[in-house]
Amino acid sequence: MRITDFIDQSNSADSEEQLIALMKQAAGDMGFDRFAYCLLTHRDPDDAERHPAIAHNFPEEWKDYYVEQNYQTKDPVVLFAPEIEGPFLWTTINDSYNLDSSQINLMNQAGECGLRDGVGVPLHGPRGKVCLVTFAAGDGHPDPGRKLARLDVIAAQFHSAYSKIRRSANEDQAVVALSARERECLQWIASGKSSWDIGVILDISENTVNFHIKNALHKLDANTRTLAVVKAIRYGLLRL
Amino acid sequence: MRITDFIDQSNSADSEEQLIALMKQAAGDMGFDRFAYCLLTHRDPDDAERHPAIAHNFPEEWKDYYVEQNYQTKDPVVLFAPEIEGPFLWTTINDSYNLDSSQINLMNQAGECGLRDGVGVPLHGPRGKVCLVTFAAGDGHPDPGRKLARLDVIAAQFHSAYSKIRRSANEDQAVVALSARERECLQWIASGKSSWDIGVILDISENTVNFHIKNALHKLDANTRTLAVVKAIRYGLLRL
DNA sequence: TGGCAGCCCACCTGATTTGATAGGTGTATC
DNA sequence: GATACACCTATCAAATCAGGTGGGCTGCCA
Repeated sequence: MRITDFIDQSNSADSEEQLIALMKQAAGDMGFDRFAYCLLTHRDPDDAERHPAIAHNFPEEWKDYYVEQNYQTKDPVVLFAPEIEGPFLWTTINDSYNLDSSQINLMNQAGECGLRDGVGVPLHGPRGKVCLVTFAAGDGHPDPGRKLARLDVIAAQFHSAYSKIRRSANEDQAVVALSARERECLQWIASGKSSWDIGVILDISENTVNFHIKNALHKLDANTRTLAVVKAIRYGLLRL
Repeated sequence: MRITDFIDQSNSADSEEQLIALMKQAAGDMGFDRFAYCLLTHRDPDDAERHPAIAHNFPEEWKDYYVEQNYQTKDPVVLFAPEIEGPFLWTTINDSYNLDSSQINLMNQAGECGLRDGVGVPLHGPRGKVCLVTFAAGDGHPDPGRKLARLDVIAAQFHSAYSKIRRSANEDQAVVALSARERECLQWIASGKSSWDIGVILDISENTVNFHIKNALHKLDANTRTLAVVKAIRYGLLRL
């Protein structure tokens, strides 16, 4: 299957099943019989436990074991993907980061389950959103490094096509609505300004600044200005 | 030029000039005679003024005027791209957001300079990094919306190939090096913990916690814990 | 017209942070 | 053996923040 065909066919696919079948074939043609597509960033941390992968054709027994062991919180591929731009080999992570024994154990277990040589492709979105496409070869792969650029294209295209299909069901709406003043105050706090400073900047009293900030803290369910700022950034309400 | 050819040739390109020429051709084949490639997030805010675009074939007079008017801080395409996932039509922004009169004026001026119908493709990276590829058609484009998916692939591939070429010259190194304790304390602060809390969590005295935090504030040139956290996130030293 | 929301201001108390200073350990590097 | 740095501890005063209360103003919508 040529890349152009994959692009065109995935763009015109109109069901998840169709798209996953296409992906399976495209990955297989590149020498990778396994792939998984995951969302790594979740509004609700519990989501990560419930849905480790959006779509995959990994061995079911590995997936079940993975969830049971809560491996999402330990898997080096998952942990380091958000820091990385562009496709990477699993072995690169092994070499570049200090893995602890349980992580090495995890990678070995994956290898035994038919996930030997692998490639990860992180896909970054706005507001820190990160998805990960993982390709793996059960019996090992002769030269996965040579395929990185193509896997990158395939992963990005899959992600894009999948998002298009899921767009309707997928609401990216902010959970919280801040008023203009609240947002403004938080933005200045994020720049290191004190309430008094902000009062001068916005030409309102320090008391009023505190009032707005307190309301923002409530809305964001934060006990600290810092946490409020972090949450607001996470929700896309503030510029980083 | 077929997409597959663009992918293969851009992957094997080994100079910026070569890559830009390829891009020019690929964009032209899609009916867009202009393109620009910009980095929207800068460590140093002054960088944005000095280098509005990394590579482009926009009219020089428009570029000069753009810089002179400091349009980077006003251009709706630039302002909204970081919030958006996937390619978008300029006109979509016009419809979806409330543009003020100066922004509408900007878009009209661009149109007069031979940048009528346009498409923006935001490319998100780790730590909030955002690049933007813009395609524009001087004499208008019959149906830019039908090209979005292909422009997405081309932009992503260009970005990837360009990054590969620039990798050596391009240092993504952290400006600041935090010690393990400092990073740890900041991460807990970002979770809304107080110094006392952190002391309990890390099993060290509250005084020590304050000591580490103060050092972190100095290193990050921050007068506030909040600003320190924001900067650390911006530098990729903390998880959002 | 009343309810609701955003915005503005004030007062209060206790908790927390900032910023300085001053001492100790261990480890790695030259 | 000196130097540097991470790491730990401590004290202190001034500034700031968190959390609560109260009130008044506007504009919107049912």
